[in-house]
Amino acid sequence: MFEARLTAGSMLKKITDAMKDLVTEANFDCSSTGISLQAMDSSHVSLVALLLRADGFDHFRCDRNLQLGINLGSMAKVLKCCNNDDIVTLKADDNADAMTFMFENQTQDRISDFELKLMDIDSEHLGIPDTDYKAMISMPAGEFQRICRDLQILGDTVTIAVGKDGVKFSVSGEMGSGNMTIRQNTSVDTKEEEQVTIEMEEPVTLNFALRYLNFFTKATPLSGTVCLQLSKDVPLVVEYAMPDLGHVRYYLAPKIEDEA
Amino acid sequence: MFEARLTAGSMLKKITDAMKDLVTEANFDCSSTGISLQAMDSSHVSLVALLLRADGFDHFRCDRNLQLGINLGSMAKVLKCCNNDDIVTLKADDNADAMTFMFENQTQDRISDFELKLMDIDSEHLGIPDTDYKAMISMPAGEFQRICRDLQILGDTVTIAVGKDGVKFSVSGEMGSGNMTIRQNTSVDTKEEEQVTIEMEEPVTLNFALRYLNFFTKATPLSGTVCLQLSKDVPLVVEYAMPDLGHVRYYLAPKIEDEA
DNA sequence: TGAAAATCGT
DNA sequence: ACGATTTTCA
Repeated sequence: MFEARLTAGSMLKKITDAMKDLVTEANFDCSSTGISLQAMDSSHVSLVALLLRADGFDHFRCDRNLQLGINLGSMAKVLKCCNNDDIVTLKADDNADAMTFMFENQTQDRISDFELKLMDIDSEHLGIPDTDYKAMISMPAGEFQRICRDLQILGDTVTIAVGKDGVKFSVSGEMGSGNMTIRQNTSVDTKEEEQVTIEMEEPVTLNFALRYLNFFTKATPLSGTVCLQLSKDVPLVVEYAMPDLGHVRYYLAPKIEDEA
Repeated sequence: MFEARLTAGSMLKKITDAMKDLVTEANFDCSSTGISLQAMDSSHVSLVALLLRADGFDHFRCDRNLQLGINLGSMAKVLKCCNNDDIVTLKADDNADAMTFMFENQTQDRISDFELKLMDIDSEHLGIPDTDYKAMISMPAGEFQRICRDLQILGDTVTIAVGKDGVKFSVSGEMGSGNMTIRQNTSVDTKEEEQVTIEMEEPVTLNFALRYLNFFTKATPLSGTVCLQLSKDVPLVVEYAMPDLGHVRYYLAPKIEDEA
């Protein structure tokens, strides 16, 4: 059987909200080492990968590997019934046809449990090649969200250019054009949550569809910091790390067109 | 060339928001003394006049007079990308086909710039006659906004009656009728932002379309105080002063009908 | 007074 | 699903 207990129940809500707009249903792959999920969005353009490590849970048991196919929209709805400070326990019997969500409040004088029917979902477990990215940017997740939202005003495609003087996000459209540049700022008086770090082996300039980036930034509540990794001609990686628990990663291939 | 730097970038947002619902596009007339704008609303009923004095900016340079035609909706969208504590710089080359908006945060590790295409707009620079108004009312801007919003529930036309015992805003419609009266209150214990001042040469009673007054009150965030000036048979003036910077003024002709 | 949350409307 | 608005809380 599978049983996983997470004191920070609100994390599970945020994780589900971070994926449900991109992917309607997906397999939660449970093993003794934890839970992982990989799925392409419905238009097969981007990919989301979730990892929750067993030791990140307050209790974790998984006797044999299980593939739990879940409708993420339904899961998000069920998790709406979970208070933010509730303790969540996920359960599934081997060969079960449902996953159980149990919510307990801190004092454990209120317990709810919900069952979601499992579904058979074609798993398209794509091997994601380990890439040596030429540029890695770490920045406040909220700032990245704001950039992607704001630039969408002017156009559909953003050009991300990493150079030695910073990262430039550019867009152009009928109304006009826009550029937002951020620089590394790791001076002593920079608050940790405002830090920008840029590691660059060589300059990289790529185009991406803002529509998908704006799906990715639904994960902003998961983490104060987002990490972008880029290399020429390979998908961008957008990672939201959850300290001591795992991460949500998104992959998006660059647009080929040089001009928008 | 033209270049104007304003530390209080949020003011520019508020100014644009104060006009964009009334006027879709307008010419910013830039000269060495500052920026001015005059435009009638799309139905040619009311008029808005903006004045920003050169010395209200932190830096102002305008080598030759420029008329920059801008779509105010686009401008408002671009200014959404400006954080409230950002520093804004406006720029245009002589004969430019675009105006540049540059936003810097306080620490200047984040810089954005946006270009908006300029447009040719018929300028209908109306001479506004200097009128000796018979009544002038200064009151909290928020209170005026509330009056105009609330009275609209009951009808379309407000009667503003300035008499020696105060100002009465009246409306009547199918549902019923309403009156709101404010009196001068300049006693010692009145906070400045709640002060009401009424200067009256002779009593004035005029009718106005609430629809337009409610457009005007979009300027409420610009100033704590609004100033109304009225005389028989001439347009009402609604002025929001921005200390040390300039003002936004609205003009609205009275309705002729005596009864709504 | 401002910011956050919830709700509404497109 | 998103933005805008409104309402509420701090």
